[in-house]
Amino acid sequence: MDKTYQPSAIETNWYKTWEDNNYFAPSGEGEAYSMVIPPPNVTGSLHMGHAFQHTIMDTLIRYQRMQGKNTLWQVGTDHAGIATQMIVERKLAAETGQTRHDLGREAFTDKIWEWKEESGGNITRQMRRLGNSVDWNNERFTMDPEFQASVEEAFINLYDDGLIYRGKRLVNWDPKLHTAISDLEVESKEVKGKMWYLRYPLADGVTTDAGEDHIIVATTRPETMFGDTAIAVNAEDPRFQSIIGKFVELPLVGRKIPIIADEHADMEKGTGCVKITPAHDFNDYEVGKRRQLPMINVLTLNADIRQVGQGFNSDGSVNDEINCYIPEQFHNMERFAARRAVVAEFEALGFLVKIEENNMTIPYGDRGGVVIEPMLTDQWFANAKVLAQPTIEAVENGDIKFVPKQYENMFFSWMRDIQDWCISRQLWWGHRIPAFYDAQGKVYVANSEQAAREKYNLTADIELTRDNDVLDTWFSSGLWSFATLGWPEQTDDLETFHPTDTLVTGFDIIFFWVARMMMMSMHLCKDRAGKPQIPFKNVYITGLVRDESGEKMSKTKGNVLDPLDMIDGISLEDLLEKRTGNMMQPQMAEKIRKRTEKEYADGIPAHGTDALRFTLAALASTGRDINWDMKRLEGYRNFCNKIWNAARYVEMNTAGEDCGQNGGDITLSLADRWINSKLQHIQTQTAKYIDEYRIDLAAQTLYDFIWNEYCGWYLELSKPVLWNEEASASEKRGTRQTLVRVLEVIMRLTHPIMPFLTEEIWQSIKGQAGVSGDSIMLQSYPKANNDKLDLAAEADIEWLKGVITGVRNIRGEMAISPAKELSILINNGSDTDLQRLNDNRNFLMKLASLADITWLSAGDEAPMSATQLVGKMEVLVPMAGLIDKDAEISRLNKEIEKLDKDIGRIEGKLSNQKFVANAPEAVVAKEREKIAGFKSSQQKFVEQRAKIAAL
RNA sequence: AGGACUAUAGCUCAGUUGGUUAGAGCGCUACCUUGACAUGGUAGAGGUCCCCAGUUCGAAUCUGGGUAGUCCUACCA
Repeated sequence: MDKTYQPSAIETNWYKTWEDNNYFAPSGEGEAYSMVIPPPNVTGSLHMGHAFQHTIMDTLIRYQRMQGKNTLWQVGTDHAGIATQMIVERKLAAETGQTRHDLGREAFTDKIWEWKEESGGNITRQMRRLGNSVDWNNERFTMDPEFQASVEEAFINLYDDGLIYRGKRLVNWDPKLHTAISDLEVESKEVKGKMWYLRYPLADGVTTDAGEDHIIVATTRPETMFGDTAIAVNAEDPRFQSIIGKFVELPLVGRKIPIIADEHADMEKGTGCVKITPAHDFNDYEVGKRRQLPMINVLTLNADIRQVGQGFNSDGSVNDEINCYIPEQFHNMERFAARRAVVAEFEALGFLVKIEENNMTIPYGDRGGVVIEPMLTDQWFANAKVLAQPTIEAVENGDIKFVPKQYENMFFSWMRDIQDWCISRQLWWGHRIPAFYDAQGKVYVANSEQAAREKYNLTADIELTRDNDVLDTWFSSGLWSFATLGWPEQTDDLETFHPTDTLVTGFDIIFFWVARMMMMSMHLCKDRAGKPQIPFKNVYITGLVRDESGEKMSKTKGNVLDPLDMIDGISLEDLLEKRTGNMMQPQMAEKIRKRTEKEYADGIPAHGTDALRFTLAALASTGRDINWDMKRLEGYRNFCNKIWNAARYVEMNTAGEDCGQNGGDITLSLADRWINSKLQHIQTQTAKYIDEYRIDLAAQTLYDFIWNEYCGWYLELSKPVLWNEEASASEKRGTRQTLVRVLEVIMRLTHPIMPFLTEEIWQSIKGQAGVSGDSIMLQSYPKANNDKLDLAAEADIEWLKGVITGVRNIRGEMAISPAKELSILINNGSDTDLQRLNDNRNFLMKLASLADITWLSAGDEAPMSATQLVGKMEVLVPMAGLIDKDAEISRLNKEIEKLDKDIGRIEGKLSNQKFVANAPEAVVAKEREKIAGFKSSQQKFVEQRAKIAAL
C-alpha cells in the first residue's frame, strides 16, 4: 500500500473492474430487492442533491446486495420535455439566430437528439464517478422506442378506461413557451400590484337602491374586461337586491351583461360587485359553468389582445351570436400595455373611481418565468380523482410508507383534493399523443394510424391527422417503476422486481412524480391475480442540500457546488468560470465572483468519492435539510486517511506473517477479546440503523468505532503484544489474527458507504484475514455473533482505559513531558484491581509510558502524590521533582468543585420524599450508588489536598 | 388563511420508549515529529437545550401558549 491515501488512483480502477465484471447486475439468486433511480434530465448534470440521494441509494443497494438479495438498481434518464427543449432552443438562437419554427418540428427534434447524444453521457459519467452500483445493462431513456411504446399503451389504456378525456378548459398557459402547464408547474410569487375600481353603468335606466345609476367593480386585471360576461353580487347582499337580474352596459364594448347572484361574490371584499370573466379567471370560469355564462377569450396565445374575441358557450361549444367586439385601439396590444391603456380609457371616460395598492401573489411558470395566463384551450386531461383513490388507500393501510412519516399528511391533503391533471403540452420534444382526428375533429385513440383504422373500423377514405401535442414529462416518468421492466409485457423482470422496495427522492417532487407513479402503477399495473400493484413499498424523502449559510443552491446565486469538484478538486479560476460563465443574468457575475473568491480563495482541493459519500451519509438524518459544510468534508477526508494508515499498520504487521490462516494455536489477549466483543455491538447497530434509514447514525457508529476504539485504543494495545519479544507465538498469532480480521469486518461494514477505499484495503488484506473472493461488494454483510461477546473483557478494558487516562490527565494538567517515563503507585486497590494489574501490566506500562508500577498493600506508606481515582482505587504519581504543589492543589480544587455540584444535585433529588416514594427503585438505587461514589471520591481528594497543603 | 417542519457548544448537527455527569465533528487553548497516520497524538475550555406556563417524584424529551426562521397548500374582485 502507498504511504499516502490517494483516492483518485484507486477509485477509477475499481469502478471499471466492477462494471466490466457485471457485478451490478442482479445475481438472480435470493430474495429480490429493487430500487429505481429518479431519472435525471438526460442533458443535465448531477448536483449535490443527486449526489446525496445517490449516496443513500447506493448505500442501500450495496447493503442489500451484501445481505444476499437479488438486487436491481434501475438506472436511466428522463427526456424532461420543456427543460430540454428550452436548452436547445436557446442554443439554436445563440448559434444561428433561428427559432424552432424556422427549422420545423422534425428538424428541431433531430437537433435535440443530437444534443442528447452529445451531452447525454455526462450524467452517466458522473454516476460512475460517484460509485453508483446501478445495473447499466438495463439502462433506460424515457424516449427509447420501447419506453415510447409503453407510454402510448398507458395513454390508450387510460383513455379506453374513460380516465383520459379531451376538452376545452381553462388551463395554465405559458405565453412565452406557448404551452399549457399543470397546476404544479405554476409558482406563486408575492408582488406589489394595484387594484382598480371601475364604474360600470347600469343599462336600461335601472338604478340601485341607493339611487346610483352604476355599480363599481374592483379588479386587478382591467385588460380582461373585454371578456366580461356577467357581474356577480351575493344573493344576500342588501345593497344590490333590486338589480339582480338587471344589466350593465360594459364600457368600451357596449355589450349588455347580466347582474347575477352567485356565492362567489363576497360582501366583505372589494365593492361587493365582481366582474365575471370566465375565459380569463379560474374562479370566474367556475361561476360561468355554474350559471351557464358565455365565455369570451380576448387574448392571443402570446397573451396579446385579440382583434375580436372568441365566443363560447359554457360547455365549450362555439357561440357566434355573442358580441365579441374589442375596440381597435387595443388590438394586438401586449397584456400589460393593454392594462394601462384600458385604465387610461376608463379615466378619460370618468369611469375610474380609484386605485389602491394591493399586495398579491401572481402565478409564474416555473420554466419560462413569465406570468401565467388562464387560457381557454383544447387540452387532454387525466381524471386524477379516480386515479388517486387507490393510492390514498395504499398509504392509509400502510402498503406504502413514507419516511419520515409526516410527509403522508402532505400527500393526503393534496391527493384528497386533487384536480384533473392537464397532460397535454404544446411542445415538440416528448411523447406525441397517440390520438388521431378526422375532418370533423372526431377523436380516435390508437398508437398508429393503422391501428386506429382497425380499432375504429375506419374506411380508407377517411383522412386522419395525428394530434400535434406531446405528453407532460411526468406522464411518462409516472410509468418509470414498471415500464423500465418491460410493461405492458408481463416480463420475468416485472414479476421479480415490481413493486420496488424503496424510492429515494426529494420532497419537492412528491406531487410531480411520487404521486403520479402511484396513480399510474395502481391503475395500469396488475399482478397475476389482477390486484393493482403499488410502485414501491417505502418512500424515503430526503431534504435539500443547501449551501453553508442555509441558502438554496442556484445558478443565479452562484453558490452551486458540483459534487465532482468535491471529489477531484477544482482551481479557483475554473470554479469562477463555471459559476459566472454562460449566465442568464450577467449582471450578477461580479457579485458571484467576489463571493467565490472569498469563500474558495485556493479553489477546492480533491477529497475523493468516499469522503464525499461518507459526508453525505453522515449528514443524512431524516426530515431535515442539509447545510453543506466543507469542513465536515475535510474531516471525513481525514477519516479516510486514518483508515488508510490503520490498514497500512495492519498490513505491515500481518503481510507475510502467521495470522493463523493455516491453523496453529491461538491465544487472544484481553485487548483482542475486547475489540472482538465491541465489534459485535457495532455490527448489530450498523445493520439496524441502515434498516431504519438512519444512514447518519450508521456512519457515526462506524466513525466512532474505527477512529476511537479500533485506531485509538486497539492498535495501540496490539503493539505491546506484537513488539514484545517475550510474547509467545500463539499470542502473536492471536493478535495478528484479530488485527486483520477485525479490519476485514470493518471494511465490509463500511463498504456500502465507502465502496472504493474499502475494496482497495480489503483486497490487500483478504489473504491474511483468511478470506477469499473477487470483490468485497460480493461478500456478505457482517453479522454479529453473540458467542464473541465478552463483557468481562469489556469491563477490564474500561478499567485499563481509566488508569491510562488518569495518568495522562495528570501529565497533561501538570505539563509533564510525554517522553518522561513515570513511576506510579496503586493504592487502596481490591483483589480484582490487583488481578487486572497483573494481567495487564504490559499494556499499562506501554500506553501510559511508565517506568514501573508499585502495588501498595494496606499499611504501606504512600509518598506525596498527584492522585487519580479509578473507582475506589487510587492511581498515584509521586510529586517529587515533577509536580508543583500549587498546581496539584488547584487541580484537586477543580475536581472537588465538580463533585460538589454533582453531589448537591443528587442530594436534592434524594431528599425529595416524593422522588424516593414514586421513582422506580432501580432509579433511586442508582442515584444512591452515584452519590456514594462521588462522596468517597471527594473525600479522597479533600484528604489529599490537606496533606499537600500541609507540606 | 390552513398546515408541516426547525430552534441543543462559536459553526454544522446527533440525542430512540421522560431518569445520561446533555454528545460528535469542525473551530479554540496548551503540550507533543513516540517505529500506521501532523489529513496525526494527548489533555483541556466551551451549553439558561428559544421563551412562558402546565403534566410529572423527575422534562432537551410530553401538553398548551408565545417568539423566530424555513417550507408547502389555498386565496386575494
